[in-house]
Amino acid sequence: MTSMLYSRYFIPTMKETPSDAEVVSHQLMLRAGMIRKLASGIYNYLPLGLRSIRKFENIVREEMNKADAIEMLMPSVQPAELWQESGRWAFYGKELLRFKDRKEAEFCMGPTHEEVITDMVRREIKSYRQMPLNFYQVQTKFRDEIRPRFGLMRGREFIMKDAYSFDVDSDAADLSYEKMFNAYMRIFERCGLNFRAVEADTGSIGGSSSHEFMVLADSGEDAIVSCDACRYAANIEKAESPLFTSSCDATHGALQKVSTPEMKTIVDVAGFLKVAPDQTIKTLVYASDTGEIAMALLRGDHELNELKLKNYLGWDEILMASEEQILACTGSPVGFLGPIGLKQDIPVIADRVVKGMVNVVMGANEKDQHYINANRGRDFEVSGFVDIRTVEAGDACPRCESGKLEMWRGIEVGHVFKLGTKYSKALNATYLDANGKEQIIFMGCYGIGIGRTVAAAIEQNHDENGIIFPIPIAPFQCSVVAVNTKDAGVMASAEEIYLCLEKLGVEVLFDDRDERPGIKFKDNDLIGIPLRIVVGSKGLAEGKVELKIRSTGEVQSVPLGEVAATVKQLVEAALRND
RNA sequence: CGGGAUGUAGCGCAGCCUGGUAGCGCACCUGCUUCGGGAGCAGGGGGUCGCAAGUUCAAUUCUUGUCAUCCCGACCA
Repeated sequence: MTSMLYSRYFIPTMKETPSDAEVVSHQLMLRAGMIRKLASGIYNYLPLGLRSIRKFENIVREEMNKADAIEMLMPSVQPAELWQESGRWAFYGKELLRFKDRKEAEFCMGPTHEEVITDMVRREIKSYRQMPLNFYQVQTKFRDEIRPRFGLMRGREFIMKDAYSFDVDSDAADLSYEKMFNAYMRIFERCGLNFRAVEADTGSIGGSSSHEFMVLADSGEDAIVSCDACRYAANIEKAESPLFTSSCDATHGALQKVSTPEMKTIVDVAGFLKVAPDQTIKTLVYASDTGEIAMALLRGDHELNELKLKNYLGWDEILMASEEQILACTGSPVGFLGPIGLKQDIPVIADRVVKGMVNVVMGANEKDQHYINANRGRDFEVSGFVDIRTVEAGDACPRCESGKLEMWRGIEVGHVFKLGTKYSKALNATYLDANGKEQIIFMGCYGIGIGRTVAAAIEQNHDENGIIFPIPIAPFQCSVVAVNTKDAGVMASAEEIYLCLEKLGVEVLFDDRDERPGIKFKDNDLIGIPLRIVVGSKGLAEGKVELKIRSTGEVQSVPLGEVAATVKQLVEAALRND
């Protein structure tokens, strides 16, 4: 079933864009008849969409198998007990869809499978001799996302490849991690995607370190930076800020309070006092969900990275403090905050850059008042210097001497984590080492969003006429368009080419529909078939057909008898991209 | 969950302000013509106007409620 007659297939294309689809990949997947929405974040995969998804899955399977991962399949319905044991039943929140069976026993739809796989492994793995092990599956996940959006990009039900590695110790686990990392690199390279592997925050999955695989696209939900000189790349949530060296030889001026009526922003204050914004300190107050308060200090022209601050403080949630909270700890309205003369003893976290600043301008904790010539040590103290700044394009690379950071938007299509013993400890997954001593297993977990990757590929490869599929994940590699189905010669030649391609193992869609040529061309462009052979009576008179390459628009006239071989070569060249 | 918006035929939309029982384009069906970039003419089918109350002689239109969907934020493959 690699090839297909268009007239007998099912590709419900749409001429107009549905109004509720915002991003290009969503619009095009709907228009190309790949998906249809059943409910918010829940989609039918129509035949064409499923073909692309299966193609990508198979690439993933091949690379997983090559990396010694073993395929299995776990259920999507999971018992509450396991989640209670790992502690996530309480922590996962509303994203975990829970329900009861007829006996009132509690279950959930699996959003991920650490619990289930670890449970299996702890029952079956007893000896160091059985490791390393890596299990993977391609399976439907359910996460009751707060806001599903963008079609397959952020669905509630979605197909994911997840893999879990089990090793005897941290070093062995690092090797497993590296193997998966390299497999992921190959997977996305094989698909012809423009992507970056970036250092990332581990988020709710936990563990010690992780990398995200980001397909570069303007519509991406994540911001990432990469060095133009070395290999450093990171999610902006995680990206380290380079250390700024400041000259500290300036003599300390006298601290002075000055009136700054209605000057609430750094720009206002700096302009009013005629100083550069980098001579000011920005003061922000944050609160945790449990009511803890902390103050953050940054150079005036810098932006805070909330995640860095949150991780440093160890809070579960971080929120801008309310006006009441701010008034209580500083005695001042927003706009004039500073670390001098606080009403409450709260931690004051300063960005590392603040350390070298002297004679700065900062809020005086009094309406319409700022200080000038404020100096740390003499006028105020901080509880710690921490990197809490959001990096910017053009920043120096934190890893190499010469590089500058470039900024991109990315779609997260894969994520690899070193989990350590987080789950194995909670679920008591242990083995006996060579000395007969019980040890805790080290784990890693590795995910790829299957549907999301297909969507990301479309996001990155399209034009005004529709999708331009990379050959490895195209639903069909080639199409044969018979210009006029009433012309027996045209139909006979087209069919001959179709059968020949099929015999050569090319996945071909034969557009044999009794439609006007314009409709066929538009449909073929829309659904993104990479190669198109057009059989028309004019060309046929000279024994030639037209071969068009979707991505470049290049058109060549090829002798009837040679076109199948030519296509076969093009397809093979594209698939050999490993 | 907070903020914003929208629900009228498969898709895209108009009508609603100023109540009188629904219309346009595309798609679909029939016929003829057409046939290398979403054809033309003629005829035709299809709608509980998201749902429920209320006001009214009368509600797609006004009021209230409710549900659904989409967009902006926190979460994530």
